[in-house]
Formats: sequence, C-alpha cells, structure tokens
Amino acid sequence: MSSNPIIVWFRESLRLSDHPALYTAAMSGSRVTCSFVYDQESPGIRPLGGATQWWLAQSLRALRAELEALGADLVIRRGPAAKVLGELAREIKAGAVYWNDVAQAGPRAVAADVEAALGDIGVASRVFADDLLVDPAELRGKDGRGPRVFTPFWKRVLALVDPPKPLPTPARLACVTGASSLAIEALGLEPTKPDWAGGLRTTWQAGERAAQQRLTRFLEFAVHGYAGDRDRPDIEATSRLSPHLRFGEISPRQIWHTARFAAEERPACARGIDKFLSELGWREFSRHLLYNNPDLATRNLQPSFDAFPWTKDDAALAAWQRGQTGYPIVDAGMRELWHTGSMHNRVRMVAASLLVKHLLIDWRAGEQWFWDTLVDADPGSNPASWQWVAGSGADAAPYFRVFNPVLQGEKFDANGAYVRRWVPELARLPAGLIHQPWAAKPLELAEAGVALGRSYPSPIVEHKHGRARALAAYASLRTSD
DNA sequence: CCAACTTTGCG
DNA sequence: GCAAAGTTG
Repeated sequence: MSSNPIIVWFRESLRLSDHPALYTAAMSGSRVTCSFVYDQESPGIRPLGGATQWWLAQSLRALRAELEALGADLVIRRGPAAKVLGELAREIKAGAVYWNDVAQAGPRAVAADVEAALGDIGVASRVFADDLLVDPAELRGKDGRGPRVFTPFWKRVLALVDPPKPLPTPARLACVTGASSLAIEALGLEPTKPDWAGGLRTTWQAGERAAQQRLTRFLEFAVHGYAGDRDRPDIEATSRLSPHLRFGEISPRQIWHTARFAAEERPACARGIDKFLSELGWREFSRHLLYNNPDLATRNLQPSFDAFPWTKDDAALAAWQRGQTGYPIVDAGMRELWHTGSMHNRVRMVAASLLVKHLLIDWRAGEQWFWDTLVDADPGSNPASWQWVAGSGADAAPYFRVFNPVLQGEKFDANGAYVRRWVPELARLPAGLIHQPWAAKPLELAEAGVALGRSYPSPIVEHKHGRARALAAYASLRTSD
C-alpha cells in the first residue's frame, strides 16, 4: 500500500457524513489531507452572490470544526483549482486526489483540468458521484436535449433510482498536518463596511449538524401537514433545507433515505413525504436542465422569447428590490429576502410574476437579484424557476398565468400575519384590507396609521392594467414571427 | 334581480 | 391562475 497521502478536495459537499470521496480515502488506510479551494477564476464558474458567499463562510467554519473533532484540519486555499491542487499535491507528496462530482458543465471542466494537471505530475484522481440522484448524462436521451417536462422526468427517476444507502462519517482520519491554510476571513466572503448580515446570522445556522437537525425536526413535526400547508408563508410549514443542500451540508441521498424511512414508520405522513420528495425532484430537474443548458441563467430556453418586448425601468426594478411596490404580499417577500436571505416559495412566485408580467422587466434582472440575495441561490433552481415564471422555460407556466397579488395574499396569508411581520407600517390594518390598503376608506387608513403614498406606496401599477398589458406583450410574441 | 357556483378563453 | 361569461336556485 502506498504511503503517499490522499487529498480530499471538498467542493460542494461540505459535510463528513455520506461523503464518498472522504469515506473512501479514510478507509484506504492512507493518510488524508482535507482541502477546500475557493476558485472564482476558472472558466465556466458563475461567481457566487453576496448571500451565498456569506453562507459559504459559515459552512466552512462548521466543516472545520467537525474536522477538528476528528483530529483533522481543513486546508483552505484560493485560486484556479488545477494550479492550487497541483501545488498542494507536490507540497505534501500526495499520491492521489479524491473528490465528489459537481454534475455541471463548468465544474466538470474545472475537474478535468485538475485531473490533467495532476496527471502531469504523476498524481492519480478519483471522482465519486454525489450531488444528484441520477447523473444527467444518463437521462440525456438520443435527441441530446435531456428531459423537458417535470412529471415524466420525476416518474422516471422514481422508477429507476434506488440511491445507495448513505455512508457513515469516518470514525477516524489519519491526517497529514503542516500544510498552510488561509483563514476563512481571508477569503473576503463576509460583509465588512456595512454589515448587512445581521438578519442572516439570527435566522440561520449553517453546517452539517444544523442540516441534519432541520431534517429530523421537519419529518417529526411538519411533514404531516406539508401538502396542505407548504404554500402558507405565515407559518413554518417547510423544511428550510435548501441553503443546506446548496453546499452539500446534507446530501440528496440522506434526505431520500431518511424521508423514505419516515414514510414507512408513519404511513399517515406518506402523502406529505411524497410531496416533499417531489420538491427534491424539482431541484434534480433544474440541475438536469442546467447540465443540458449551461447558459440557463442567460438564455431563454424557448428562443421565441428572444423577441420579447422587455421594458427597461430602473426605478421600478429598484422599487421591487426594496419591497416598495405597493403590493403588500410582494413587499413582505422582498423585505424578508433582504433581511433573512430567503423568501417563502409561494411568495417567490408572486414576486417574480409581478416583476416579469406586471412590470415587464426581463426575468434575468430578477434572477440576478435573487442570485445575489438568496442564501439558497442555486445554479439550477434559480434560473430554471425564473424561466418557469416568465414562460420562457421548459415545462413553463403558461403565459396567461398572471398572479393577482391581492388574491394570492388573501388565499395564502389569510389573516395577514406574514405581511404584518415584514411590512410593519401596515400592521394595524385589518385582515380584510391588509392585502389591498388602497381599497380602505380614509378613516380606516387613518385608524391604522397608514398614509398611502407617504408611509406606504400606492401600487406601482394597477393590477387590471398590468395584467392586460402583460397579455398583450405575450401576444406580440406570436404575431411578430 | 342577485349571489354562489361552474365553465371557458386567454395567444 | 384569473376574470369574464354562463348557469342555477
């Protein structure tokens, strides 16, 4: 057996349990060095947004602490992965580098460069499937386009997939010490001058341990009512696992197996668990779309949308970003996003629909804002969902689905608790008016302390007009060619 | 006549 | 998903 150590290159699986590369290295009997490379330079990498940078810093801290408990450390470096890992391999005379796959075109190209650079210096590479239930290359089909419709895609995955049982955390690691590491602070991931991360810190706990705890609690308390309550932003009815999944603090296999086991134990929860797993399916579907369309964040999947008459309106975009559109459910969501780095899924759809349909602003502007502000900003789910709302995507919402922000608010935040929490200037309005303050009588506004147009804006566009204008704009797509 | 409910078109 | 048109009692 070779005495040369193995480098485990941590990419987007920042955990110790169910980590195939780490587990295999630990079991090999060789000594191990764990390394993370902050690479925003290699071609094909989409630079992280502000909120995901913040999350990454917290996640690395948690990972480092978990490794220290095993007597190992985390060697953090920055720069192009091929160069950095080549240098590290030389320094510690590594015999091999192991890593978990990131099943995307850009990250796979980076990995191919790493493999080539290591090969040049006689260092072996080994890659392990990890971040998806099914390799997207397997489902590409003969047309080479990959799956386009969610339901048949997910049925196929359900029929075909039996993900391997999650691996345990290695009991011990014979580690190599001495390689120099950057401090996490040196990566510049966290805000300094204006510290905007206060709300993020009080909302989230990053790391593998917190991720496992969330899953356990969700399956214990909330999954039973998940199918019925998941659309309500006023209660905590969802798992809130998405930012943990983003950097692989928990694996899709772990979620799958834990949820499936819970369904067997408690048949009354089976419906909620199926629904929950189908949300994991949407993540999977979006990543497959990304794999087959690497420019998903910039190019319409339906080319006919290239002719769409988007409006350039920086003032309206800014009002939307700041939660000043005059539609309470939308403003609540946009402010929740700014404060916590997250937004309830239902509200994301309504807010996105308002930007794209009522304001006719290019979905890419909204996608980029979410990319910068969401702690769960995912390279697949974020652009795929924006294209879904805009109607330019695969299996997209039909063009005529224009959410009415008042009805959506009344339906899903019926007593207004969500709006009251995030739009405090409306807190004293009764439930019947809180989603449409402009419909209140002057006396009712005065009693609630609301000065429409001063303490809270009037609607940025009247719903009826916005809806009609959106339908007309979408109609122009069909007649223009 | 309306209110409550169901159906249909939206390009 | 919504709103207008149609149906019922």
